[in-house]
Amino acid sequence: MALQTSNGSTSIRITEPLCAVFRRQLKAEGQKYTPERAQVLDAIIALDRIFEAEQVIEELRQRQHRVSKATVYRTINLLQDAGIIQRVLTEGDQAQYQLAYGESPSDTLVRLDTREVVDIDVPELAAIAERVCKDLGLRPQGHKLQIFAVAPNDS
Amino acid sequence: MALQTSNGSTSIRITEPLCAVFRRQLKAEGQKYTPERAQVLDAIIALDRIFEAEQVIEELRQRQHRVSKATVYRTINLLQDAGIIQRVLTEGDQAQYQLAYGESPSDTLVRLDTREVVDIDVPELAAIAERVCKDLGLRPQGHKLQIFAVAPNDS
DNA sequence: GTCGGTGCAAATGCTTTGCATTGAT
DNA sequence: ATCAATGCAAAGCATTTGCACCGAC
Repeated sequence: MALQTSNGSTSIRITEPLCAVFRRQLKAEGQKYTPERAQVLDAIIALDRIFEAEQVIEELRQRQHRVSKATVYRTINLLQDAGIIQRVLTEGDQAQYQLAYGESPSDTLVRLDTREVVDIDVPELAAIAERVCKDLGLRPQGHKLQIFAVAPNDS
Repeated sequence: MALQTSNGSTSIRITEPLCAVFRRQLKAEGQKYTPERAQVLDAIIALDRIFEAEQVIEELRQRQHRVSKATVYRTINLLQDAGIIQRVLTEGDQAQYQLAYGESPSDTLVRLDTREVVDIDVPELAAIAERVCKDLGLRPQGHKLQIFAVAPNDS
């Protein structure tokens, strides 16, 4: 499960399933919650990690769900618009995303060995960002932190 | 100038020009330091910010240097291998790079309006990364912070 | 019956590569 | 002379798009 907190403080409340959120957001835009879109979201939730479009397509294949590549890409963009997933910063060539709904998605810990991603809470970062901007006479517009780590017993 | 230090401690020494570094690294691999490669590196140094391949090509055009697109891409890869530039984490579609030789390029401020990038120093981040990893029983492997900002008078 | 959605295939845009030519030691 | 580098054009690859068909209200 992607949702989790650190240091005991429960900063996340699960109020409703993501599919309900997605349906509501689509309705708000006059768009439809189709079976294909539901299947894409389900596949993404099942992946439960940073994912690329190709992995979603593969997951759908394994589930015997016939969703075209084009629809997967289109749905990924819709999910982004809805704030349910978001692109993560990457060095690679392909876009990567993670579930983001309901959390402050700016700070994550990435396990280089397993590719797992954990959202972390770094309360001091907002202040740091503001301080840095102030020093430079700029207006802060957010930040992204990725901390990289591996299992302690590796090589 | 991209090289900079913070809080008084000189962690970076400029021992030799980057072109000399490049030449040495190429020699070590049995490769050649050609005029085209020198021009690409010069253009990158002149850009002095996070750059995309297309910007290098444009800079070379303005300098009336005839270097083919293919050579620019090939040279960018060589510079990466040599550790002189490195890819930065991005949300965009195109690869972006920055000069990396001799610095720890992990913390940057990105101006969303001008795309300028400033290396910043956030000394507390190392401790934060270690604390977070410790909480999760993992071994830290570095971090990347990007702070986003715009001019204060915007909209 | 009107819209939006889907699938397919074609288009797009960044990047890489094959190949003939060129250049340096 | 040899061996690698260059430039060009073509190929590759992830992603987007045009279009005809389909399905839901």
